[in-house]
Amino acid sequence: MSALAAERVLRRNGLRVSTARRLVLEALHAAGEPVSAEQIAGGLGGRFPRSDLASVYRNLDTLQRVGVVRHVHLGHTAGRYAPAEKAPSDYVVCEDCGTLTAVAAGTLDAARDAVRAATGFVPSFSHVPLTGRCAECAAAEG
Amino acid sequence: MSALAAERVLRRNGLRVSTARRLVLEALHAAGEPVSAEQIAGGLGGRFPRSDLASVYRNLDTLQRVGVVRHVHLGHTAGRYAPAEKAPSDYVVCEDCGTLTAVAAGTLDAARDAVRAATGFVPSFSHVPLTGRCAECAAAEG
DNA sequence: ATACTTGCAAATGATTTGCCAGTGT
DNA sequence: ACACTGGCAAATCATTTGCAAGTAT
Repeated sequence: MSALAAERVLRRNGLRVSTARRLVLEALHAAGEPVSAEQIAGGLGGRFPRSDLASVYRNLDTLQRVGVVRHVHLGHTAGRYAPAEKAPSDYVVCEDCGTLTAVAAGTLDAARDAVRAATGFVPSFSHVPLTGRCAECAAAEG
Repeated sequence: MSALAAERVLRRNGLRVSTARRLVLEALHAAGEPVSAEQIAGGLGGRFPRSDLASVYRNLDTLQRVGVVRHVHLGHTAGRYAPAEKAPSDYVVCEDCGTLTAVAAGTLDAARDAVRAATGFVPSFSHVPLTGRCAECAAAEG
């Protein structure tokens, strides 16, 4: 879903397409990975005009409610936001170095099925991504 | 590791075994599942004398540094703490109802191995437990 | 014209820190 | 005794909320 398609969703839901909202969507799409509300408010470090932090939070919330944005929890840091289709489920986070590692979708599917089969619990790797050690950090320590 | 063994670890590390620290350890062991700093400071709802919140945080941190306590992230709620040996990795958290579901250790091992084999990334389910939908909530919605 | 939105300030919740008095060893 | 600790207040971070002014429809 492009930033443009997202605007259509807003309209369909009786919500307005404001400058501030467009800005959040553009920043989210311009960033390669999930970003914090603060980064968005700061215009992604100058790439975009800066906006009010409170409004950014409000808009992120609105955009999440209509399903075009999602947020992920990356360890102890502030929440990060990404366009819904930039599947954060394709990443795993390293607790040591914070690196996001991309994984093939099928890999997590296998893990999900294993847990579901054994317990009935259906894991989701999108809201709270899989956390652990990346190959480098795992090798470095123990 | 019992609360008593934990005290030995403290001594071994040149740290003092104070009343406040003992209280944190006892509360942690008395609670059946991971509890928040606030719950500990409140004496687990009267079961223990209440203590200062800042001290509880400081002590939880100290106890974590020597490895007798760990903390887990359960969704959007405040951090929860548990004795190190009460393997929080044996739980998965439901995003909808907050329920902690116990899973057999082997189940998560299989998932961990699948991810490690495919990517080199070594998932850990202890610090940030597996999150998703419990069987009931998954059935209730979609 | 009329809601929905914004910006700014102040509030909230979780956690941390400064400081000095208190206490384990 | 002396350094490690505890309690209390104030600070910090992430996020939320109240409200009057601004704007998309």
